[in-house]
Amino acid sequence: MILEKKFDFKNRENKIYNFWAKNNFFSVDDDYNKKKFSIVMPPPNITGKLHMGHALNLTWQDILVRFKRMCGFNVLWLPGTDHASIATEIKILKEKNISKKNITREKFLEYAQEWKEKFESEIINQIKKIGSSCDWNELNFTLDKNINRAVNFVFEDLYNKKIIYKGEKIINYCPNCMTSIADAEVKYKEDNGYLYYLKYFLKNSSDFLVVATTRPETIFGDSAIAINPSDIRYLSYINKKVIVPIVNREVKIVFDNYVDINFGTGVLKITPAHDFNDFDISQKHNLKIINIFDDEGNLNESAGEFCGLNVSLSREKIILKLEKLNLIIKKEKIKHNIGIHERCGEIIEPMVKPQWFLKMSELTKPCIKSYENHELKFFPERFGEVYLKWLNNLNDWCISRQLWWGHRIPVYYCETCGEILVNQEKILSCKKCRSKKIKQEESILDTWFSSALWPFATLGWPDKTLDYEYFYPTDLLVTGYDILFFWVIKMIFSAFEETKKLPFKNVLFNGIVRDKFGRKMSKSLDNGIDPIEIIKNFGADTLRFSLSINAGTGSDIKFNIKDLENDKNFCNKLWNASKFIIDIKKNNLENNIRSSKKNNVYDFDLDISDRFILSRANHIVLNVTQLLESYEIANALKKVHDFFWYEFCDWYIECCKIKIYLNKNKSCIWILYDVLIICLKLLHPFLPFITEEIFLNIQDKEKSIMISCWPECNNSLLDLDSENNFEFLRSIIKTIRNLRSEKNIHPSKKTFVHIILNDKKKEEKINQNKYLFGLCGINKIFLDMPENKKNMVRQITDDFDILLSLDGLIDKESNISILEKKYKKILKEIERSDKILSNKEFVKKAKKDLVELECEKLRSNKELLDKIKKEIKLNYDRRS
RNA sequence: GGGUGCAUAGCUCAGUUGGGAGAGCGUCUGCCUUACAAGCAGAGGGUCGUGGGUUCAAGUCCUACUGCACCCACCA
Repeated sequence: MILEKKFDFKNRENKIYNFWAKNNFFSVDDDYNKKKFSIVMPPPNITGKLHMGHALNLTWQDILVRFKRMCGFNVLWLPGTDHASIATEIKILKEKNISKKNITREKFLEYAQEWKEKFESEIINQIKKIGSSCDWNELNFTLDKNINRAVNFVFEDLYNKKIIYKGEKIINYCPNCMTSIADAEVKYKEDNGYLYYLKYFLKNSSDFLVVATTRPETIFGDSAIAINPSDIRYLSYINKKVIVPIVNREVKIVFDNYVDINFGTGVLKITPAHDFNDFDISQKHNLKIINIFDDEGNLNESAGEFCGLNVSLSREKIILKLEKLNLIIKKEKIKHNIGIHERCGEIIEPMVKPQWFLKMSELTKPCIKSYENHELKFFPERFGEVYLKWLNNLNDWCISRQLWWGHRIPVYYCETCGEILVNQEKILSCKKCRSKKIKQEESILDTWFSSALWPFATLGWPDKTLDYEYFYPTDLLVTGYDILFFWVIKMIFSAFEETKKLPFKNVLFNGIVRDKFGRKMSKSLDNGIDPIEIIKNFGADTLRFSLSINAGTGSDIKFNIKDLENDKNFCNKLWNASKFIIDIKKNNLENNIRSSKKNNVYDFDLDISDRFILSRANHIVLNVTQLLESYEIANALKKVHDFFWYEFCDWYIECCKIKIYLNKNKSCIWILYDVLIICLKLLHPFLPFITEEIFLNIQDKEKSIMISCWPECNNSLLDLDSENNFEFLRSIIKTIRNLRSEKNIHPSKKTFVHIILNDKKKEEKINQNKYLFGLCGINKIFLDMPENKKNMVRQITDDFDILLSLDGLIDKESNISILEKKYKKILKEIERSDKILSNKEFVKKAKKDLVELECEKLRSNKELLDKIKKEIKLNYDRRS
């Protein structure tokens, strides 16, 4: 077979993917006695398309999954998508241009289902384009029946354990979306507002306290004013009461350290229902909670004449009225932060509303313990600190949302007797009074409640299925560090509580893909890069290469499209080298049948380059395997990349060409072939498509590279001596090339060289060496010092002395400059050694072999310097 | 306000237990040498953010500072 001139990734990638899928290479093996490797995919939201972060995350997972599969594990990589309740709801409403007021829940859910079908399949296609080798038979969606079953099971269980409770606490509320929202969905924006100084008269007195507030419209909710107990200005107000303006309600003055003496007047109005800190203070001082807003964020009847007005309108009118009543002392401009709902842009309103909560205090204990005793590991480790910090600062989690697209809370209310029934199965009649007037809770669960069960709910839990028993707990989670709190922690405590096990042993964090300036990709900056576009233009392999070689664990990537041009080159190099090897094998080995390799041992004579490359290749196998096992993706790829390009292509292939073109020994073709196969396999996890295409074209024993065996290190081929010998040869070649380049000798011009070795034993290695002839334009080698050094350039090193003839090649310029450069370098090294060795402390305290080494260096460098000095002098003499 | 990370060549980043500063890209020079000009060969380029400390020895450990990024809390 031969390879096309170029790899046609546009056509081939899809076909190769389909070939894998058709042959079920992605699926788990039926043999559940094998060692397993399981990993669940962080489910992308069905809100749109995949972004670069997904591409990075999927690439990393796929690399490790393909690696493990080739290592012989029974691999489960379980794919899925997330319903993303609020995000999807908003998108659907926007797309259909409808409001939830004008549509029934059922109709809306129909739309949502349509949306899901459409976007899920789009996202799945994108996941495939990246090359993800996940098991599509195991596809899950966070709203699937089996997940719903697990969700209801957990809800009932946690309710019975009193971990889930219904309560009235302050929560973030979006008046536009009319639902409680997660704290994380509140983004803060700087706002130019005013600080109003209002008079609060003391009861039955003309004395008043001045309260500074940015929100005068919330006075209807005031249930106290607060002062710092150490604020000496207000000591006389203990046990006094004040009258809330306009409302004319009598409220207490409470003393609390929370109040900042230096802000405003040091007097704070307390509105427990609409401010988190005020709520806390109200709990401590047992204050009344007065809700003053309706569900749409307008003032309710507690605001009297202002009832029905929205925040900004009511603020205007109340200020007018306060001014009229002479209750405003002054107003100041102030910059402060206001909370915005990140998904719809509305100003959020903290509210006290009945919601469902999950009590955190007990759940976190095993999470902390499992980290502290190293059962749970983070890569990189530092995220453990972040993890612990989160766990130690958790508030109870508000899990209910007033939305439609999600798991409806399995709580039923008897409309006859008021009984609250919590049951995983649907309830048709009241257990207490048998009434059939049963109404299910309207709220749904926070999206993360179902995602928290992902690693086990997807495996059939709460049933003890075969899959669950075999694949759970999973081995690894690969995810972005930005969802450590939202997702990772929630999975861990849910898993501990429900399955009594850690859901995964290791967590590998990928970073964020940023633009070339280091900015986050976002719609507002319009700097997003679509991974699918990149794949169209460069191929999935190039994208994967770029995302792997660039990315350290847990650190962000600056992604520059310009770099892709370079990354593409590696695929090209791989392709061309393979093409060359295939061609040369076909043209030079008639029967193409191997008779020469038995039991992994070559029975033909190996020369210095053969031994070198075989040893190096086996070292690389060791290194790369070890690096992948510790999830060092970038370093692993770099290792193969460097070996392939700078050792195999630059040196070994070049050596082989010489042998083959000279019609000498052609058995090296088998080594070319073997090392190529090793490289292809080592590269396959990173570049699955191109390696498969090549693999299928160069051999017919195995059906696919993705199910072939990971290379093993053949210890009998490890050979440090040969590596060193070849290195020695290389340094001679490089020195000669350097001299030629400095002297501008055209590559086609041959010349002769004198090489004088310090170690005469090595002479046989270089004498008449074909590689020296072939790789640096030499036509004759002498091993002695020439009698006439005229018209020669010279380089002197530790190991050898090289004189290159310039006869008839260039003008007769001397080589003083080359030697002087070297002289300076050696001088610097001598100075360094001198300095260290003249330090008595060093000689006394440093390790002995280190001192000896330094002495030896100094000695040989001095010798070298001497030689160079003489040579320079000679050159000058000759010139004058 | 609390926390984490980063600072090394013009750019992007490696640098494992402290023991002679690395790569790729870009730049410069020479080459279309029968796999690859998306290539080959060669060269130049760094007071390792600043100041202190530990040590015989610091890019590496400690400390203070500066700058940048991010996370959390929050501004009545």
